[in-house]
Amino acid sequence: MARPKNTDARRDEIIDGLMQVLAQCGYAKASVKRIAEAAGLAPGLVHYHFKNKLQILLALVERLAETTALRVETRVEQDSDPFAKLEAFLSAHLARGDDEDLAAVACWVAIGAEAQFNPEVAKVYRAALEDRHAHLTALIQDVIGRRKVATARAHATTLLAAIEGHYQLGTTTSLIPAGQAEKNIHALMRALFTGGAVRPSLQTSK
Amino acid sequence: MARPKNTDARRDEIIDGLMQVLAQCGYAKASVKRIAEAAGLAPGLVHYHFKNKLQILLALVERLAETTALRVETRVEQDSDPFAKLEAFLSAHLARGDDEDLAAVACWVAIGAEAQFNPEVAKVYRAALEDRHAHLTALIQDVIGRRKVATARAHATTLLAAIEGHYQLGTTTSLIPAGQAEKNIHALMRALFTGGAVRPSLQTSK
Amino acid sequence: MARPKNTDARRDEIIDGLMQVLAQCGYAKASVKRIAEAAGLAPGLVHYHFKNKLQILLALVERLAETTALRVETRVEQDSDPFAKLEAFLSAHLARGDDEDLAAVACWVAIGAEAQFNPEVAKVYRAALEDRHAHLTALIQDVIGRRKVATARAHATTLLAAIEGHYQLGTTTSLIPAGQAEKNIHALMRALFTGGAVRPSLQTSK
Amino acid sequence: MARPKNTDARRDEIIDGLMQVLAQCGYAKASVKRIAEAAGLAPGLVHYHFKNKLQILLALVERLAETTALRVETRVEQDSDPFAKLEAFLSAHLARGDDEDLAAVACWVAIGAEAQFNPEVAKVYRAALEDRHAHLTALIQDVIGRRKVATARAHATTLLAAIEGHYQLGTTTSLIPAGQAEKNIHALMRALFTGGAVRPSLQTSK
DNA sequence: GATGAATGAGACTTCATTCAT
DNA sequence: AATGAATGAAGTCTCATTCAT
Repeated sequence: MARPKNTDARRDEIIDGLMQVLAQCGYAKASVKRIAEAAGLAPGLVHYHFKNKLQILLALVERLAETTALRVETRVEQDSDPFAKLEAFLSAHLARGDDEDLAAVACWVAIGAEAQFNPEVAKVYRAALEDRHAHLTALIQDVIGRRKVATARAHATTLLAAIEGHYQLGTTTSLIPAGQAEKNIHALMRALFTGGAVRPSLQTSK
Repeated sequence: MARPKNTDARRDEIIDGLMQVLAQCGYAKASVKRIAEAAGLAPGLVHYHFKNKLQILLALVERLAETTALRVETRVEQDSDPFAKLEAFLSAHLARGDDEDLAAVACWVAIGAEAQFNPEVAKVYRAALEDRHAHLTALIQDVIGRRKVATARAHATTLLAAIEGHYQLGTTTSLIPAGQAEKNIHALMRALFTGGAVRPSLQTSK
Repeated sequence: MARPKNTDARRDEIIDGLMQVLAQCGYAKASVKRIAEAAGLAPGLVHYHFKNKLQILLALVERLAETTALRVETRVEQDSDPFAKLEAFLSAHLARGDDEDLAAVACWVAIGAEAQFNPEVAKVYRAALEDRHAHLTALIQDVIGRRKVATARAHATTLLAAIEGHYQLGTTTSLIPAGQAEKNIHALMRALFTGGAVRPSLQTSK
Repeated sequence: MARPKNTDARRDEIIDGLMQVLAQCGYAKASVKRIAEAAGLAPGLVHYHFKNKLQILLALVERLAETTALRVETRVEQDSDPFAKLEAFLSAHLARGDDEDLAAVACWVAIGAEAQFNPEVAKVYRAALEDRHAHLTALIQDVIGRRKVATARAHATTLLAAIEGHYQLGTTTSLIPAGQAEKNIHALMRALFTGGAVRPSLQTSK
């Protein structure tokens, strides 16, 4: 009798649409019209499922955060050695498989940019990063000792910053050829936690 | 009788205006009217001195790049020890003195965001980063040896990424209290180049 | 097997919904969605029972007119003295009992506003007022004499205008504290029909 | 050299435009496009001179209030007798000369409607009415005695309400033929202040 | 050089109405 | 009868850019 609800599916489609457009054009150019087009929907429908454009972005942030957290969790669980867990955490953030991963990174950078000036985006972006930071801190503590909270947090910050920095440079410059980000971060990690002088894998491209 | 030309001064004022607005609102909200207001000029005048809005941004990128390069150069020259020079380079990028420095960082992050999707901005942004990268690579080579080109470049990339990442996290999260960025980067540097296990200065804030 | 018809009940619910929304937001903001919400129904159902939004408003006007007419009739009948009947008529329009009365007045004012520019609303609004005017004229004639038709109509107009004016000022200004409207109109009536100088009940609030 | 300002003139034109459209279509249908058309301007220009549509309405309210206050003042001053002053006040509100007067009344009614649900409009509308009320109260006190503050205020309210009611009925019904409003209100006034039974001028129309 | 008005495109959003289920 | 999704038009507002003065 009654028409079955399809809101969740539509919302997902719209978020997908934003993800595509965001990765390609950035938030400023991500007009509702374009998002609807990318999702294959009528423009008016977008506002039936989302109160406004911002809500789509917030939903996307949460989706990305969850997806990443899930991926990280899956990989980290597969190792039992604390150091290996740490490596798994970092790899989960940097190993880029397919185009969707690339789009996700581009989106994440764009979201970080939007967070700089939009308080609501900032809120969820910060929350996601702080979760990540807390997780990373815990993993580091497992390596360097539970007592070293402050050190662990400082290292976590450094690593997160390095990751975000590689995202940024990776999407906008040619300083980071494919695969180099992961190598750099792992080298950085080894330097921080094994105390040995580091010799990162060679970087050949410009 | 011709009035004295003041084009350069006006251009500078306009660039200043953009810098203020950009640091506060981001590029999307940096309307010409707002820029003119911040510069204390009439809106129409902006397009007399710049072909379009984008040109102001490009000019700002160059100014920021030059200012930074100059500051770096000044500080690096004051040391003669290669390691100290390296430290000076990094400090020059992270030590935040006054509000203007903070605004400059906010602008730089905003510019990086814009570079993600605007090819012309990307071009100058990349050029600035590649200059910086080349400079940093050279300084690293002075520390680890001229032959180790690839290693030096990889380390340079890692450090630059960590710097940009600290900018990003610093402007959008509370993960990096004042002064922590510099400490983290120096600790990172020492880990990379002295081979000792690193104990960064304690980070107390959330 | 046919389901039992409940069209009339549904229509009433929808009219109730409009009444609530109209009293609170006015007709311009009374979207079908909001009306349906207030009525606890699905938006699509509204157009099943009403051809369009306007028809709901027209139905509401008639309901309010009928309700008022009924209330007036009931009260007027309870008195036998012509002057008392007149008083009853006026009281029936001004004595505000509960919240529903207040909402009804707010609606009536909003309807008057809509009638100014919407011919169909104007038609039913006018019809309601002319009925009221005719009734009032008759009651006045019972007081001042059957022959004085023109005088009676002029007084009726004056009284109706004063009533509508008190509605208007009451809903939008603080010039009319609770209870004052009735006192004013009764004083006005006495002045018109008893020829004595009038001393209305004191008005204390601003 | 510099372009001369014409903001005041343009603002007036836009307010004129709104006045025309408001009198004809009401506020809900008074789109910016229509207002601009009525004013003979490009739509975009409206927002150059007014922050938003509401500000035009607020400006119109103030203009109408000022115009009326001025007209009233002018007429009231011409008489020295307190009773005559009172008559002048009322006539100034009801005597409708030309089309512009009619438009002004239609606008005023529309504004009253808008004031019912828009707090900002309500504010200026109330202020205008309270000024009018204060003025009228003072004039009444000159007739019935300075001491009778409360009585004077109650009468003032009654008269203002009757005036607004005549506006309302006049714009939406055919109960008030031309000239009748003034007659009714004057009859009402005489009834209130001279104590004599009132025989208003005959009302012939339906 | 400088001012401020003017233009028109395009953004976000709301909404009455229709329709598939 | 009833539900809720879908559509497309229309509205308000912002803005880069142009232009008369």
